Amino acid sequence: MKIGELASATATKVETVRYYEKIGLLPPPARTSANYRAYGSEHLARLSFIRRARDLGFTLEAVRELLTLSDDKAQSCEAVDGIARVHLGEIDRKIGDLTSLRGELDRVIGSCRHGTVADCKIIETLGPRSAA
Amino acid sequence: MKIGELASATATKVETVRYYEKIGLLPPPARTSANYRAYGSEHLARLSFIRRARDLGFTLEAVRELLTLSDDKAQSCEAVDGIARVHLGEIDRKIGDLTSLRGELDRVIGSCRHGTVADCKIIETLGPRSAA
DNA sequence: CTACACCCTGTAGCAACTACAGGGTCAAGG
DNA sequence: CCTTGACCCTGTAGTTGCTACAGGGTGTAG
Repeated sequence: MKIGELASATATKVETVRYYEKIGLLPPPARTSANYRAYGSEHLARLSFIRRARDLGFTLEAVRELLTLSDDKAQSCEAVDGIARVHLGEIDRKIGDLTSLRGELDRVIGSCRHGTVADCKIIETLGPRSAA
Repeated sequence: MKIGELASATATKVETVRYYEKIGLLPPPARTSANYRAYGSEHLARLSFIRRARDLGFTLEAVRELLTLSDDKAQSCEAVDGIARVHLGEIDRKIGDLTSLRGELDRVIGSCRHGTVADCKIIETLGPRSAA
């Protein structure tokens, strides 16, 4: 299959497929006589794996590790579990950060009395501490 | 005050201060005879504003708008309120995305039976749909 | 007078793509 | 036979918000 077909089969952009090849995530496929990339089902499987891991928020570095691990079928899957748990922790931290941010921002917005900028509480909040 | 003093007064790195100047967020200050940047209290106030807005998660583009708006004291603060509300919406969307992500990832991790990679449910989840 | 901390400019790097520019190839329609 | 259009190729530069050099100059304390 050609790059465009592989791309649409995995909901990926053509440029992204080439990018994954360039950074070594996707092995370089065979080429046709016209120098077009010719992919097989193993590429489709690997790219699908990458996309699903990315959709779950894994970084490309984590995806790289997961791919390496998944190639060694006899190995214990503790390492896999570990990567996923670390990632889960990061997500939890982000959710926490965003939630407290949300609270602050909500408070700031709630203080707006829709007057002029001169006495806008939002601007005031952002301004120097002495003015607070 | 010198750049290092301004930086430490606002918990900013020196390079970041110079970066803000380069992209036009912070006006270029006067220079000493040794070509050192010499900042005044107006710079301190402005950089503090920038940092606080950044801490609230506003993008530099949003900060730029807020700064412009805050310079026009007579204006209604509706625009300010609008920017903040849009930002709040984005945060809510991110929290939602991360939360559903978290659920999925949690489910995936929960399925791990700590065997070998060959029958690892995490890897299986990421693998081709036909294997699911 | 010589360390050392600070300052300067300018450029390159990070994640993870995305978007060109400037070409080549191929199948279908007139 | 020729052209149109969709696809493919490489390589480079842009995005966000910094951060980290490299390779210098300056100011002060001992």
